[in-house]
Amino acid sequence: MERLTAGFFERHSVVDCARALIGAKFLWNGCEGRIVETEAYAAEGDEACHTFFRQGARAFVASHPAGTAYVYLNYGVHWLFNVLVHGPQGSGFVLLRALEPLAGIERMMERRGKSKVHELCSGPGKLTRALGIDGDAHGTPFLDGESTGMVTGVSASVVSSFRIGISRAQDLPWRFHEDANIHVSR
DNA sequence: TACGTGATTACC
DNA sequence: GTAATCACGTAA
Repeated sequence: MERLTAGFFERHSVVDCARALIGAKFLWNGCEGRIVETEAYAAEGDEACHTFFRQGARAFVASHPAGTAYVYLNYGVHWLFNVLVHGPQGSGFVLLRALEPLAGIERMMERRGKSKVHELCSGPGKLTRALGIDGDAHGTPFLDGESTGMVTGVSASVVSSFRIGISRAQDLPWRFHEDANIHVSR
């Protein structure tokens, strides 16, 4: 097990990063979770990516290094957490969609107001709430943080499927999750 | 199945 | 200025 660095998000494509992160650990200020679900968004050629319809997202990609957190408010309610990728085939984002809670579970329960472990981080908006992530994390190099980052890990079996909750580019099988894991979303 | 909620964008 | 859209979660 070793800490992931920006280099990881430069050596692999966005899709490869999304797949490879399944099984890795996500550390955030005392809380820890195993990544069990992700999605890839490509900055070029992917109509579902923010870069396709948001100037601010394009500016963000152009002005930040790989490994930077891209955090935004969705539906006016939910913060969603992404990692910026500058891969060999182009840039993009990996969206963290679900975690298997490993540490700081009491704190997650407080923030979520739920007591079942599989309901704490089983969705992109749920996991940010559980870990206390909000807009302050946007633009930060969290991989290098003292109490934030990612650590390599393995997954028994990774399944790919279509991305959830989007209206464009629904044909790309860029959602990845660990098979038969109760902590994946919906 | 319905809807809150607010940032961002396009277009007056 | 207005209106549409939106990588969701919850209650019902």
